[in-house]
Amino acid sequence: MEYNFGDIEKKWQQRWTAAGTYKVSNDPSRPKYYVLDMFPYPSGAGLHVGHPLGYIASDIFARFKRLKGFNVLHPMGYDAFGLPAEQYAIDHGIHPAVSTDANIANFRRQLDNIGFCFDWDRSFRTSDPDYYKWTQWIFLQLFDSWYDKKKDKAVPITELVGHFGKEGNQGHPCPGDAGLRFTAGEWAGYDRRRKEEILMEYRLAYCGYGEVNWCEALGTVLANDEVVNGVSERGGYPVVKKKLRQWYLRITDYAERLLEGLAKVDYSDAMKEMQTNWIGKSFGAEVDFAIAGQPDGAPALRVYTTRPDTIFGVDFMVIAPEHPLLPALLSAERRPEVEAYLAYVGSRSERERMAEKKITGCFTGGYAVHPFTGLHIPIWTSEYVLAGYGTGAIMAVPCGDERDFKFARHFELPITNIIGDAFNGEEANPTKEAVLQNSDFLDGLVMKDAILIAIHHLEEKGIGARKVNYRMRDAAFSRQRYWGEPFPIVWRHGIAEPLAPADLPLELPHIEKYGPGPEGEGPLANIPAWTSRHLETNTMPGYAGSSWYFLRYMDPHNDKEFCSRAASDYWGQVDLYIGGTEHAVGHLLYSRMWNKFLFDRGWIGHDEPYKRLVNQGMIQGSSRFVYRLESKAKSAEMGTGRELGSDIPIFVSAGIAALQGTPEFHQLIGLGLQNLLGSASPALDAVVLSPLHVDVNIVDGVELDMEAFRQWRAEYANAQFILEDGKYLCGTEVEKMSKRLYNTVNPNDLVQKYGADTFRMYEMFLGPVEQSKPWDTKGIEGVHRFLRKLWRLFFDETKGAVWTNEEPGAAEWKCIYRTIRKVEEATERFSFNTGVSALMIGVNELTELKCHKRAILEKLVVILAPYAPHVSEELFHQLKGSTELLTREGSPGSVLDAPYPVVEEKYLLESAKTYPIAINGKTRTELNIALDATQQQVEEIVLADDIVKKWLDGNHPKKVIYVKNKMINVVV
RNA sequence: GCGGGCGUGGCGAAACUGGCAGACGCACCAGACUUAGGAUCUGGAGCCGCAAGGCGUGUAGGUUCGAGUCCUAUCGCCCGCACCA
Repeated sequence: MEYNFGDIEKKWQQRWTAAGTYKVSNDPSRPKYYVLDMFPYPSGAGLHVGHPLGYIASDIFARFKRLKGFNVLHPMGYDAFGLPAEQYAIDHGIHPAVSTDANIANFRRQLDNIGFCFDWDRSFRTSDPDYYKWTQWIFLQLFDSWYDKKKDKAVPITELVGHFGKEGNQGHPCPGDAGLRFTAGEWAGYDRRRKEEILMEYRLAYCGYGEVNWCEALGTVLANDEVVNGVSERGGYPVVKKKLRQWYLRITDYAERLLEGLAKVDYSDAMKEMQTNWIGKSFGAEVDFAIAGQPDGAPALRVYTTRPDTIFGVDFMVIAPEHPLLPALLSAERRPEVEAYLAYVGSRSERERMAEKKITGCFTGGYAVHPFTGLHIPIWTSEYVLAGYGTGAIMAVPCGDERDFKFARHFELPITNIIGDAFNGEEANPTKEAVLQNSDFLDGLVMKDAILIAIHHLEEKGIGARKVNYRMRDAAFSRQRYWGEPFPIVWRHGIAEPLAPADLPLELPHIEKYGPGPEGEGPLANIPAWTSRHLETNTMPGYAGSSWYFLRYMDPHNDKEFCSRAASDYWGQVDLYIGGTEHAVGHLLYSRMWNKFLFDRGWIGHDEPYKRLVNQGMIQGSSRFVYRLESKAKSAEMGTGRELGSDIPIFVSAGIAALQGTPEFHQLIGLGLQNLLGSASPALDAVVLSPLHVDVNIVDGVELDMEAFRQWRAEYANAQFILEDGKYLCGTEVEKMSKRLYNTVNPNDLVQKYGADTFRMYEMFLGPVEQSKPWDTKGIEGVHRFLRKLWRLFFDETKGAVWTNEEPGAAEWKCIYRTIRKVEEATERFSFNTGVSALMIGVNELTELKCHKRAILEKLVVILAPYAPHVSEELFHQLKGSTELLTREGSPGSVLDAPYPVVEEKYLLESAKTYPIAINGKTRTELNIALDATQQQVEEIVLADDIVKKWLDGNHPKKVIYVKNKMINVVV
């Protein structure tokens, strides 16, 4: 009987589905384990071998945990709302719902091929009204909440209204407008509209005017993490800053907890670092500088600095071009120049600013008064100071800050040295270790010690205070787009009114046109039925639905709640979350915030959503190149050159191509052309090679299948080749895997040829899951051979089943237990490549022992199950004498319900062994010692030996080291 | 510039807490069965050397009886952030 993977895999996939093998129930009597993959955005591109990597890893782990007796939740769904589907709709006139359906169907078909153990009954897509009903509901709760700094958690907005009625906003400074102060009496006097405006400044989901990232090409606002290097992450279009009315999530209120929470979770250092940087916490002080010539009580210029110790080194001030105080500073004669500068700044895109990094700026004509020296300090404006960070104004200390120094140099401003020899006049020195000079009461102090003293003086004078700053901004939460969750908000007389929960879901209406509304709003503004109800016309961003989906899987069919507390208390945190690093500062931060919010309000019982996060590496493409021979003249005039004196395309093997420019090259080419074209070889110095990507699927390793190549493209039908050793070898390069580069490999093709089990094991065998590595199809044969070798332990081609009921011998027990030990440990620590290797070694050894004993094979099949689920299920049932998969109550059920084999230690012990005894690493003698001897016993035996005694010469050894069953070392 | 990670055969990689470096697999070589082999099976192999032997984990030091593993310096590669005051 042959290993017929095609039949086996099809059979078991059908039976698993029919029997509901992977259905999971919320059963509090059993220990739980939650394994989650970052759910995919169903794009139309189809899978390549890189996509399933994380799913295979999580599948192995989920199966392993189930074998270990856990009730394992392992769901899958779709992140179906978002920009690309809508762009596709605009370009092709296909409704996003339709293309999304098709993409999901295709995606599912590809996944099913590989044999995953997802519980599809719990699946959903974020664009289902049954799902986004709850996304809208959570939004309403965010809208209905504010962050109480005193309680350090989110609470209902009604509590805030209560405070206002009793004590105004005393003790609850407004996060949206730090200067806002009012008493209980004033509050009572405000009209409804004013009250709502104020409350809006406190809400966790709020609507306000703000500087946003506007992408003209996409016609929408983008969040900071969706903008990369000044262009949109999606599509690479230019992004400009624009003031717009937008919805935001007040994620900055959670900055500190998002930071602290990292200590409680198991993420990689790199991931924690990325999130920490994004949050960007810094310690410093805010300092008020009075403005010269202004009356008392006029607003001061407030700056933020992390280095208040350098306050005596301030030579000038710089404010952002957008700074609100700027107009008040302008002197009449400076006004034209400053306005010209502001116009210049306005004309520059974000991208230009980043690319050029030019030093620009303009003196405003105003002066600030130094709080300690009373000196007048010129106030400049420059685009290097960002309006959005700190106070939008800085005190410039050129001797200590690189940018300030360059600015001073460029505009020939004087530089005060407060650090003596530590400043060389050529570049700024940002040290904190230097001793301060020229600094009045700070003279003689080391800078880092002076920081707190300086703050103390500022506080005493009432012109400064310690201040913690975060770089993270509130998250823009609305999009002028169609394909997203509608906001459950009605606008009445400028007041945002939430819909009642009973009115949810607010369904997305069907539309035919995706153009923007009359005033640049989203497409919903074009629908009379929508606007007549005064519904918000923006929709939510792609990350809304993905910010809480891990909770919905716990209770996916609940139509009363987003997830019952009983369900979320049972499943708790995601024990293992697998996905790419690209979500480090987007999805992962947003979902952590939503989870914390739901926790604060008591709807769930855990603060952090993911206990452990593993980032799978990217599988890169290994591209192949052919080198086309062209004449120089042609290639110059046509961009890519064409024929070389005839219309036969000629390709040069990589080894020869590499010699380009050498005499051998000319010789070999000349020879090659002679063979191909007869005597008509052109002038060789007019020859040039252009490398072209060739489809990796018609290359075996690096050797080109020339026949397939001729059929690949009509233009290559009569291609000729200049070979080396009778072969055409291709050049290689590791690049991103992409259809455009012809280096994609389709998992379906490999599953077809080798089976899903081989494919899965090979993906794991490639290397650590976390590591990025280029794909190489060649090696898959080795894994396939392993599975066939395994099969032969059970079946013979002619004789059929070959297992026996004989009792295994010690060697066989030892072999299987050693294998179990290694596979179990490797799987547990997520090292699936070594797990596969351990299985291979085990099968090699059992083959060598000619072991066909049922007792051994039964255990082997179980430890194989996470890695090669189909073949292990088949062999498990063959051994049990059943070819039907019964329900879990019946016997034998699935191999996953078998107990994971327990290692019997006694078989791993050897009797006595002869050890080399070394003195200080040099072998002197050998002794026979029982393997289970204790350290104490070993020492006694070794020290009693005559040769050892002689060498020790009466000295007592420092220690006797018993090295891992290998040698014994006496250190003197 | 700042931060994180990584350097081991021709290649992908093992070596978990310092203890026989290179397991396992690919590619390669030899043999067997074959009309045939780009099928299958068996065996070989880090490098230099006929051999005995020597050299080997980017490079240079250090700690240790013992270092791929720990420490210091240095070179190289990858990733993230980047006018954040």
